[in-house]
Amino acid sequence: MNRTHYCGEVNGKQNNGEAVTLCGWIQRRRDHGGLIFIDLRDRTGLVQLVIDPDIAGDYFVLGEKARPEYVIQVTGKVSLRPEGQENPNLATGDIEIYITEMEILNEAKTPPFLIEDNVDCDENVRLKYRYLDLRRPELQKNMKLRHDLTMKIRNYLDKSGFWEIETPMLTQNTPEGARCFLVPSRVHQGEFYALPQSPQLLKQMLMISGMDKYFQIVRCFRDEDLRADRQPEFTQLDIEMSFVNREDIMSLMENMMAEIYRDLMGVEIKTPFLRLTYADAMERFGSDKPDLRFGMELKDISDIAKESNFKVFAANVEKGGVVKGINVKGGEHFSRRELDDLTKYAGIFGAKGMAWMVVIGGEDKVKSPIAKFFTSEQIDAILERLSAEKGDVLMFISDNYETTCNVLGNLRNEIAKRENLIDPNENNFLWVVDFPMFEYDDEEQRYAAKHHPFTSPMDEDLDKLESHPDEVRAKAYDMILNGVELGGGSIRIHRSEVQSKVFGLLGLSKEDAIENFGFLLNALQFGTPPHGGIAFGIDRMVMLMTQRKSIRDVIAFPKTQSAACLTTNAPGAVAPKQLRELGLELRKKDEE
RNA sequence: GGCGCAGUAGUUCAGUUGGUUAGAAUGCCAGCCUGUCACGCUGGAGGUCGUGGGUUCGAACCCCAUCUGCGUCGCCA
Repeated sequence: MNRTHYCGEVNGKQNNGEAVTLCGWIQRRRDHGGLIFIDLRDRTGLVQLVIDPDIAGDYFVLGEKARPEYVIQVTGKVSLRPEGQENPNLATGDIEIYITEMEILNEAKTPPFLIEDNVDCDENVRLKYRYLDLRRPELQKNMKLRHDLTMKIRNYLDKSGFWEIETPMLTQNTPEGARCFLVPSRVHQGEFYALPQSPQLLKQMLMISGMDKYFQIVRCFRDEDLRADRQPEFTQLDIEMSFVNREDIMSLMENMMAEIYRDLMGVEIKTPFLRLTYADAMERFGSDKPDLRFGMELKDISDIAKESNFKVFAANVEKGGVVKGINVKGGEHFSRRELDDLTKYAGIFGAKGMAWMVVIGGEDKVKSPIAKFFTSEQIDAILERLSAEKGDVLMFISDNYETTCNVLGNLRNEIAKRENLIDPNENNFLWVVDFPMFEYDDEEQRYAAKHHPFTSPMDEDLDKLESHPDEVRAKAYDMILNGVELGGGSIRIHRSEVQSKVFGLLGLSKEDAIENFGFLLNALQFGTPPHGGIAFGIDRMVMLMTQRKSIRDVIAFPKTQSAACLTTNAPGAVAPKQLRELGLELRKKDEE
């Protein structure tokens, strides 16, 4: 092969008159009988080839044989196009290449869909033929950006003194957290490795080893249900540092993001990012990953509602619940049907109902099914609390604190989407900090770690660890971009006795703690430096940078919602011999 | 596990109240065509209506089950 140029890089200014050799795929062939045009494609773009029988000679018949997606190599002369024949839609549209030699390197079956951007094609088909889908310029561009991003990250962390260290994929299963993928051991029959959900404990042990600053761009696995932004295997930027506090890590990371966005997106990002406590984020935005590209903050009207004659509200506040509302500016255009629809939407997140008021001004002030339960003074107070003006619509949810915030947080996002309140080109970064250490798991009837059980409690809350675990805050932080959690981390527990205590609070008996995490508790006793870290979802990051709605668009070979790979047909059955070697036997379906 | 949407030609879709031989566009194949760039013109081939069952004289259409994909809640330390 003696390719001299890529298709998209041939250039009228530099290459005019030059003989070039190009390789690529045929995008399209336009056969005029006596003259054939071919658009040749490689990962850099398209260029037009001209096959003129007077110049191409015997190669003309190859042009007649050529079909879309055939792989060809051509040699020809770069020429400026005749006056008026330039194609402004093509980067190389000012030139074309007169073929003097041509070879069909490989023929191709007709592809099931057209290889070009914005093809409307069932995702089933696209995933089955993923290698063809990946030929589309858009997906190639996404892969390139992903490459640029990881190169940038490696470069930034290298110059900041980090070492990239690999941790094992075949590792120990631990309880807590997501479901693991298990790998049966042949040598140790009846025992299993687990694929890592994250290298958390291993990177902490690297700190004990004195590696000081570690990072890894690493595949992680979680056997949980999928979403548009969730895959069972995903790539994480994993970071851990010794002798640092929260602020050290956060500033290093926001500088990294600023550099990434400046160099890859041409966007200046202001640092430091806004820091919002978890409590404030929930109170004001109803979410621990608030989208701050628009307002519509949640307002508490429990005190007013409590005095009203609206029993649903008053009774709820009486038994410890709250009433909160949002103001949809100029929302009076919502029809009754749309309001019903939003009520239904609120129901998805557990709301038992949604009350609303349309602000109409005048004597009645508001139009609302619940207006009659409020005095004129109470209505005034509500309007003032929510800064309401004529034309606004107020929506209220009443439930326990968590549900109320969560429902309104989701409503807030949904309405912003419907009302077009979001500038898609804005990049709004922030940190959410001071997460609660624990959350109560109703199903398991015990506390569970909100972040993970290795997160350090805040020093000032240490004495509440046993008396009021629900009030203990953690040295944890999440980086949020446009309402999406990009990454999260924490300062870790570096003292064995604190770690034991936390395990105890999580309902782990001493024996269980030793059985599952004994290696960590042991290691913590051999001189563990204070340390902390963070992990970012690389896939999500690329998804946001490319403004895609699905993480699948930035992963070369993604899985479907049922965790299958349509390209390779994984997962698949295995031969009985393989099972025997592993000491495994499959239960028959009807024995379940 | 729950809720919702979709499945008809290679692809994207239409298909009326259940009624003749299931259509269109595009792609594909063949012929013609020397300035196209979504080339054009003429002709042609192409269907397990996701699958299984049921209702009916008759089902792409109605009913039940099931599979696949997508979105979402739960779940995701």
